[in-house]
Amino acid sequence: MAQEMEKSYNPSGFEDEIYKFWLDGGYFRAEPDPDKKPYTIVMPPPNITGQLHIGHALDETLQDILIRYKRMSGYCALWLPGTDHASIATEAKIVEAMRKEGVTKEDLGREKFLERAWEWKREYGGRITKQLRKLGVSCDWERERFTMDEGCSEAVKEVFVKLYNKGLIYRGNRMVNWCPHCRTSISDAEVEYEEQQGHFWHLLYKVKETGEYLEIATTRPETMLGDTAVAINKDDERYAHLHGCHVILPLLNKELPIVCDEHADMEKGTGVVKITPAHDPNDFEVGLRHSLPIVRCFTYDGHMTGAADVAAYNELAAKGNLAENEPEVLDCGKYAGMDTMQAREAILEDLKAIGALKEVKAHTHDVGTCYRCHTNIEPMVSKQWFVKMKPLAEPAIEAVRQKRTQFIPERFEKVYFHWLENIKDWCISRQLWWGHRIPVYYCDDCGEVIVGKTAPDACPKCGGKRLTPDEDTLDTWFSSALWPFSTLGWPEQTEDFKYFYPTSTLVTGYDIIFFWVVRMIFSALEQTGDVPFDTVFIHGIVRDELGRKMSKSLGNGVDPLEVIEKYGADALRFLLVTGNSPGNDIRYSEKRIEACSGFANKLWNASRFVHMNIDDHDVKNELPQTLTTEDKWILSTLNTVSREVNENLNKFELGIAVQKVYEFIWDCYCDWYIELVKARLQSEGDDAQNARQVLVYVLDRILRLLHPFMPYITERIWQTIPHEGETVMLAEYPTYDEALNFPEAADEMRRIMDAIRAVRNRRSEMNVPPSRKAKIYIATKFTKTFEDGKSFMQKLASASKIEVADSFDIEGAVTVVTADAKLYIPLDELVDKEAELKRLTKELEQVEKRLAQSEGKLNNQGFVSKAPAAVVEGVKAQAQKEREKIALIKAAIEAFK
RNA sequence: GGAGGAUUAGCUCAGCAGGUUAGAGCGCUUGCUUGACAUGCAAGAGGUCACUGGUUCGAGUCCAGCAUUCUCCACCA
Repeated sequence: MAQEMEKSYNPSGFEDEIYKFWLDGGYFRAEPDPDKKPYTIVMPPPNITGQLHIGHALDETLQDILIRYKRMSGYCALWLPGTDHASIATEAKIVEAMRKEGVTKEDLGREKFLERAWEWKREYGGRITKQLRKLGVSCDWERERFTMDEGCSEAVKEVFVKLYNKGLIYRGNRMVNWCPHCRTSISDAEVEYEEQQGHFWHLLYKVKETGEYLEIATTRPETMLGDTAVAINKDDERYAHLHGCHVILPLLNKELPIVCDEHADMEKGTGVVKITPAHDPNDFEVGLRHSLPIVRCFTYDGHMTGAADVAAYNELAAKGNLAENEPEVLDCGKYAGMDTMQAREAILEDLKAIGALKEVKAHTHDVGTCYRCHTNIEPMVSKQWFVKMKPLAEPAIEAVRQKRTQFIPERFEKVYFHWLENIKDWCISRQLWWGHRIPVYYCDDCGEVIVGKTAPDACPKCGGKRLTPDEDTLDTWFSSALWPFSTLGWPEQTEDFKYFYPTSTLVTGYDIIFFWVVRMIFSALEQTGDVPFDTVFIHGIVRDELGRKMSKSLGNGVDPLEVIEKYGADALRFLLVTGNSPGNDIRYSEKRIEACSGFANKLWNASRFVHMNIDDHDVKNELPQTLTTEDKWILSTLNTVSREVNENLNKFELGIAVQKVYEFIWDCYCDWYIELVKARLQSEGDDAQNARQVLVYVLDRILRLLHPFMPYITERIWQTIPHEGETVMLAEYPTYDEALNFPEAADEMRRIMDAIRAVRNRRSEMNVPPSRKAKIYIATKFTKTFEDGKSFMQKLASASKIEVADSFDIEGAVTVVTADAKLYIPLDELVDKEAELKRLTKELEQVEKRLAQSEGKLNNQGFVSKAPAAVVEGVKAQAQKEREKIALIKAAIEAFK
């Protein structure tokens, strides 16, 4: 790797090279090491169809910071990467691509389709992981997994069979969310609600027994063909006389019972509800309670059923294959074959013609849509596989209550509990081809259901050889739910599994708590008897400059690869972690990324300065025997920062940690320390050499502290300075060291820095250019400190000459007062006596005001007796300083008069 | 209907085991070709920490309420 540093910071010129250096060195590799503690993160697997977007960048950056930090802190740190087959999303993409070629799934057949899908996976599956590398992610690529690889598939089958044998997986006709576009069922979590403009259509159903008309409001009139009852509330006096009566369903002229059910809300609408058990979740429940027929009038691709559908049903019935709750199928006659929207229009027209449509009212409501294609969900009764959730949810709730897994920030626990406490059974079968096939076979002869990891040779019940495998695949989240342990070799008790499991931290966005986090926790508890991770670290989403979600339709997405190209991965990473607190969203802005890049540039140039001073000398990366005050100050400050950064990182306060590193580098190291030692560096002998060593030593620690956040630039610079070891990645992360704590020296330095700042301030107010040097007289009780600091005052406070004494008797000079000294700057021709007096008086007032505050506290009996001693002492010392300063200012005012 | 977040400088956001004078970046003003960096240096202006109460010796920080706003969940015949 290059040992020189180019004049300007150009990240695109070295980031790829450094990534290759890390890979070649095998530094990302984690092997179980009994002498170390494990720290494990499993990467949330991105979809194989996906392209890297800014959300991934945030997620991966946070993980990489944690894993690099832990690795440098002596842990055996494993970050396990992988990708997700994303059944529904991938299948949709492939079908779409095929559609452009004029080919359908059915044309191709299952086997050929899957071949094509695997091809797709080979082509695109690597794309996203290549893109991830650009970010500098230090995951163990040798352990890369895929949710449909052999091991993960084995785990899926294992879990399915175990849950089935335990009675926690069952098959049945239930109400599910059906996506007519994807032509598959989806789980409750996959339904997204969108506000849509709709109508209430008020229909009139005639009561057979009394001849009166019941007014019934509906938002989906096309479902009326599937009505099998009308419900009223038993306490509703308006309809008490109708108990046991019937209505005549318009258009079909079918007689339907009037039932009493709590679902009918007297407060809502007319209090009468039409019941369509096949196409509404609530109505389905009502149907079950009253043993109503279930009549299906929609096909699974969103059209009205017809004669052919009825024939198919009859065929099934003839075979005796009708299951519990199997919906009857209606021949919708003139409406058959229409899509539901066409049918709605036609039915409304016909209802209107017979006077059964009373009125129409506009109505906005939230409608469930498919989270993938945003087609309106059609609730349908359908035969699917389900996971019984109650028995799995309870231990998952308990584990988090006991803090066996902790949420950061904690508030997301509530979301978690609320979801699990109200959970319904999980529909896991999908009418898709790309995915884990459900490990179930049906005997063609006796109908026996055979569940097993491998295909049986014959039916264990009747010995029949004709067996049909289940056509369906599993919800993609079924396999990702096992990710923390399936990737470590489970169900085998591998070395990896024993060492790295349970994992340590799961990093993810709040948007997939339901999809993923919840399911991992209950699956892990059930399968491994342990929680899958100690901590769930939740982050927000990245929004655009205006605070909007980034989306394709808005075209406001930021391509992380373009940002990396332009500013470097380090700048992007820095942007994503700075000023970010757990669980909160962040905004991307061009201005901010420029500032981040500017910081990298600053570090680059400071390092170049160090090089200018060490390259012709033999400089060791260790502290010299003799340390000056400024050395002790920077070391002491570094020491404090190191301690705090560790504390913050351990509390997942990454934004605060990086802010402290930033401030130390820019404000302490660059703006002060480098300036302070410039003079020494110009001198000859030990003094200069010592300065070089401290300069290098501190830079080395800076690079280590910053490395998890900005891995590339820190490695690039670290390689050019004297160091031990192969890579900064494996250098020890700085921690607090009592031997480097120099409180007295730090105080001395602060006194001088205060004085320098005060002089600069005064000069600036008076518009004196730095080139105009002036003599400074320093009256102080810290004479030694200021004697020692003379050279700093000269250089940084534009002093031509300095004199230090207990006091001076000077008239007509500009006066500057700090807590520790009074400084006179004789700038005779610039001194405006009036202005000086005014300024001093103003300052006096300010300090007196503050003293009054301090004294107020000290005179407050409650404060003195109840506040901690240290706080009281602090205020006392403060008050004393203020008194001294007041005395100094008063003296200065006197001198002017 | 339920839950949660946000509300701090012109803008974007940090801060909060409650404790000297509330911070940063950007923007703004003034002065600097300071031997690493003009992607810079120095100095400065700018804030009753949404509002009302409460707890406390002491409250951006804790509690209650209220307003505005965003998000999630549920429901909607």
